[in-house]
Amino acid sequence: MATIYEVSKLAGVSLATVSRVINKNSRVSDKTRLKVQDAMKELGYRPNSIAQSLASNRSNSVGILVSELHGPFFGQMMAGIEAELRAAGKHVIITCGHSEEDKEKDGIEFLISRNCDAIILHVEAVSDAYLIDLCKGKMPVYFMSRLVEGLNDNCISLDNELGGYLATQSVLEQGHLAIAYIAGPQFKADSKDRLAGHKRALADNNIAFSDTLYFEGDFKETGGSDGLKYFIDSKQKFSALVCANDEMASGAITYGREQGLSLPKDLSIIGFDNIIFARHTYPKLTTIDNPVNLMGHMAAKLVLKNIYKQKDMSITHSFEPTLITRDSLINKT
Amino acid sequence: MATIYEVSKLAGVSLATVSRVINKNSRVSDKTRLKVQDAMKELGYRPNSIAQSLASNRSNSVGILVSELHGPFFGQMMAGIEAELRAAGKHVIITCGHSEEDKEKDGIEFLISRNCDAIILHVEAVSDAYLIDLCKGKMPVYFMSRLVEGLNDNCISLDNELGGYLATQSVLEQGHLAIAYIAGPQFKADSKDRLAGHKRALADNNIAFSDTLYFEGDFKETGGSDGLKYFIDSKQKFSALVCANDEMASGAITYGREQGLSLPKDLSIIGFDNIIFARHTYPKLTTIDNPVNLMGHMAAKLVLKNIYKQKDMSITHSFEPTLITRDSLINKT
DNA sequence: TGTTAGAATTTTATCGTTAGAATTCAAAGT
DNA sequence: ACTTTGAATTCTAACGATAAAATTCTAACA
Repeated sequence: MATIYEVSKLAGVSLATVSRVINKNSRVSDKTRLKVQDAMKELGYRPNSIAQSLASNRSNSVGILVSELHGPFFGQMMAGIEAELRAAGKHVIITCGHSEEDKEKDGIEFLISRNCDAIILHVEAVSDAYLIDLCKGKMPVYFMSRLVEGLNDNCISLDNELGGYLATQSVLEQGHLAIAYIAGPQFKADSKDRLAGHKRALADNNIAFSDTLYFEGDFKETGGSDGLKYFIDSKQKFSALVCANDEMASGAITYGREQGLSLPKDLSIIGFDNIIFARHTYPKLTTIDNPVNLMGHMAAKLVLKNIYKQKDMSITHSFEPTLITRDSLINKT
Repeated sequence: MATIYEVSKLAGVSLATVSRVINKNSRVSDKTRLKVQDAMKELGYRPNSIAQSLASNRSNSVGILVSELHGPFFGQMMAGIEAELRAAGKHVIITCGHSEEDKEKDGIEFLISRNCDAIILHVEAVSDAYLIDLCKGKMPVYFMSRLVEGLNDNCISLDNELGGYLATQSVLEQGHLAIAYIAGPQFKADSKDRLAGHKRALADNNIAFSDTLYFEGDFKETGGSDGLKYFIDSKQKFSALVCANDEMASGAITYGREQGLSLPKDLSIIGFDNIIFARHTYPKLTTIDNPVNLMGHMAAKLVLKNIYKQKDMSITHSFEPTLITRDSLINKT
């Protein structure tokens, strides 16, 4: 592969001049710029990004850590981040933490060792204290879908408490009084906040939160089926089920039908996240929209603005969930 | 950040010695190795991977191009590749081509300019000729889920023709005679092969392929709904529907029910890929398993073996699809 | 015509590592 | 004691770019 040196020789100019035409910015006369560009074309020159990185102390890469590479939620998130960054000529290095503390820390270390210019994290298992400490280091760190105390400017987050409130409020508005709740893992901040919203909605309507209509799931389909099984087996009466995410709602729907329930007549269900598949469950899932793709774009913009000094980036740190009405939640008859 | 130079000074050895203990391989006496390791620990030294790359002409990164970052199919694929590569200390640079020729070429260029050691492509829009040409270049290229003529050693592929055959054969075995088929976009090799398998199964059973029971979809939910609408509107009789992937099957299920069909009694449906969600449709989707996660692992292993010279990598280039029996396909009554 | 300011360009050092040649060292053989 | 030999270590030159300082050029103005 041709180097900048060969280009400079062919064009009859110095290295520095070639470097300047590559990096557009500084002044080069049109005449020499043309000469250099011709030479580059002739040699099929392509800058060596690694050498550029070493010399400029900029890798033009952004590290991304998500819990899983698969899964509809993370897919949307990564797609948002990548699209925005790629358009700016940056590349993303992606790895995953599997929602386990050790693996998340491992992943972070890994990304740091890769000389990213910044990292965007969607971490769930690691503590706030650890993250606050991490931010004291020299690697710029941003957080997706998590609000870390005192690090607000580095966070792009969803108001999960509001989402949780919205979900349960919508159910209440349909006249349901006995409402079961399948939460996400309580070590995850999202889960806790959604649950808090649920409780607030209940309180606002003077309904007591019942421990026996509460189940902690795993955010996967199994969490939904296990949870619904638990409620049914306990012989309690309830006419609606709030699930802390769509996967669990989907698992609950499948299990409910297996148990002979007619949905949504026998049981109303609401989810959270509005993943693509939510509109293909039966009944179509009423849920809370989580604009995670948009948030991905925003996280990328934040990096573009702060790290790469791009102008005209207006940043929204906090997003609001909205209700998506479909068929799985109906009036209590 | 501490450099190798500071480590060498503190340990009282030369740069080269430090470099050798970092790279484990060559001989260093235990005594000096210990000295160096202590020094590294004391300084919190971390090798600068960019400098390493420049000097060694190895970036330890593998480029990945998939059609979409979201979507259950690509998620599984990326997860497989990343897990395998990450375990070997390599990192992945991921980008996407959106199944459009220009964007795919763009993505490939982008990855090449990023100095990857190799790239793994899942491309659909680009021609074989282009890929053959690409392989003549100096960047090692591997293909996921695509068999390129003459480049067999660089491909990890699924026998889509067999899968297509299996799907339709399974339907035939349930006594269905009038079978509608919703294909994927025919510029994609996968789609073509699956259709070919469908036709072979039909032929084997002396059933004529009917143009009017054929619809070309887009591999998304809309393809399934549009296709089924087309068939229903055309007033034809058919008791089974074969969809070239699960997304379309899911779309067809949703649409079918909207039209008042009772599934699977009124219409048997079979999909292809066995995405996670296939077990949560209603009725649960009978489909053809596409071991794409495994194939991702295998593509990564191929790179590990060929590029990074790892031993003990046994490679399987071709994978076979299998039937997953659930509820959406039943005996024609 | 001679200055001079500012633009254009070149010079030179540097980024942090690896790799191969050159050197030193230590133990073994004669 | 003196080679010999192979292991351990050091030296030195890259890798391919960037960036700051130094220099040359150009054109405008007195």
